[in-house]
Amino acid sequence: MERGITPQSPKAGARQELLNAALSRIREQGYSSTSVEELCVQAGVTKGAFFHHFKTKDALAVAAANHWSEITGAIFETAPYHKHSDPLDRVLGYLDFRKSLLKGKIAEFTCLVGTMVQEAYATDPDIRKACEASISGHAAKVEADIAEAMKRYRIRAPWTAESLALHTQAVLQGAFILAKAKGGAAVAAASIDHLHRYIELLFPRAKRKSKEMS
Amino acid sequence: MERGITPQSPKAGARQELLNAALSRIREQGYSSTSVEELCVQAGVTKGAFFHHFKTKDALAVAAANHWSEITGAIFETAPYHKHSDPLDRVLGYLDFRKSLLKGKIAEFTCLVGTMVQEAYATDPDIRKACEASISGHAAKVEADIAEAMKRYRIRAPWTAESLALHTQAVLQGAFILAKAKGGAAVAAASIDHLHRYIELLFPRAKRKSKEMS
DNA sequence: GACAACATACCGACCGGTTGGTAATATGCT
DNA sequence: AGCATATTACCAACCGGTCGGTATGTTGTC
Repeated sequence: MERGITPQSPKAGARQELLNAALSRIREQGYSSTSVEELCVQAGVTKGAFFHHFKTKDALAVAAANHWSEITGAIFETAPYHKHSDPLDRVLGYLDFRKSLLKGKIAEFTCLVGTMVQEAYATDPDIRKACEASISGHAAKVEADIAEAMKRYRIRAPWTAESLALHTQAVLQGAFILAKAKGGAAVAAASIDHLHRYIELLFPRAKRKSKEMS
Repeated sequence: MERGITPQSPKAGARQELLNAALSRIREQGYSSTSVEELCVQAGVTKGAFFHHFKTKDALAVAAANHWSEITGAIFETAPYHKHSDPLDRVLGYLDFRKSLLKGKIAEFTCLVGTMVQEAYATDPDIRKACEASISGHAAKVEADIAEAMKRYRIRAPWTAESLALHTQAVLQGAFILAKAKGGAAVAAASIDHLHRYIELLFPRAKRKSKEMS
């Protein structure tokens, strides 16, 4: 048959299917309680295919973390908040965007690497590094806007753009944990609101019509 | 032998030993990659003892979460920050105290229930509830001081004492994740500093000698 | 002698990983 | 261009070990 009927799936290649399966399963039930076989079933491939593409289960975790960086990188690069000319508006817009992502099932908006690093930080250095790279790489993009805003608003502060950018990530990661504990996204949204308010307080600017913020 | 030489351990009872083992092992490597046998070895008991005291592994997780609530409850109840008469000083002192706890190995200062809930929120309702109770119970104590401070400083705000208390927990949980990812406590301390600064900004009071804060 | 608190021995299921193969595709040679 | 040769991508069957859990003791205490 010459490229006849597709056998069973949209066929994006076994490797991609496995990576996508890893994203959804690990975000729902964690890394170590997700078995290789389970991933293969969801991806519609066999165990042989799995170990053809990934040397070990841990190697898949590293690849999944990198895959996650690429996917999230693409989402945030094309997000609308970048159109603001004021860097502070971009930072605040970033938070609004993060808040707008808090929809659907919990596993669909929480962070893969934040989940994985908790299980792997002490036992698997490679996974830990891949997770750190993902978080730090993302924070660095936020940091650029924060640094620009500090310059624009002539902020002289005991904190750095880097530390504030990492703080935004800490709040988000913590918000996800609270959402998981409470079984809903509302508490996460409230925490992002607090972070939003904090940053507005750090960057005082000419009073706009801000009777009261959300 | 009539209570002769102690066979192998300080003997605080198998149940307590297992609970303590759960605290240290789960905080280091997560819940599902911690096996029952591993817990038994660390506790110095056999598997028979384990299943005598806990019906299932999940039941131990619930008991461990409750045990965690008791231990941390005792630590914070006797902490020095309660001696402040000003409720705002108690809230700020709480954060200083949390920051002072950031010493030693990562597994020794991070949160058991925050770690566990990530692996169990979607698959084990009982564990999730026990973790939520632990976090919410702790947050409620912070909330009481925040509410009192709001009254004292006549804060009229779009946020509630509850949401701010939960936000403090989100920041702490997120700080732990960042610490795990980066392999050090420094980033967590920096995040607590940001939270400290936020709360000071929310509660403006007569200028004290605050040239610059840490 | 009843009962709690353990220990010993064991089970079936499932785990990550290996083996030995096949079909399709890319590559080198003439 | 045409054919042999690697190489890649994948599959089915299987392996030794470990998993959570159980069945059946033994021991000390009231």
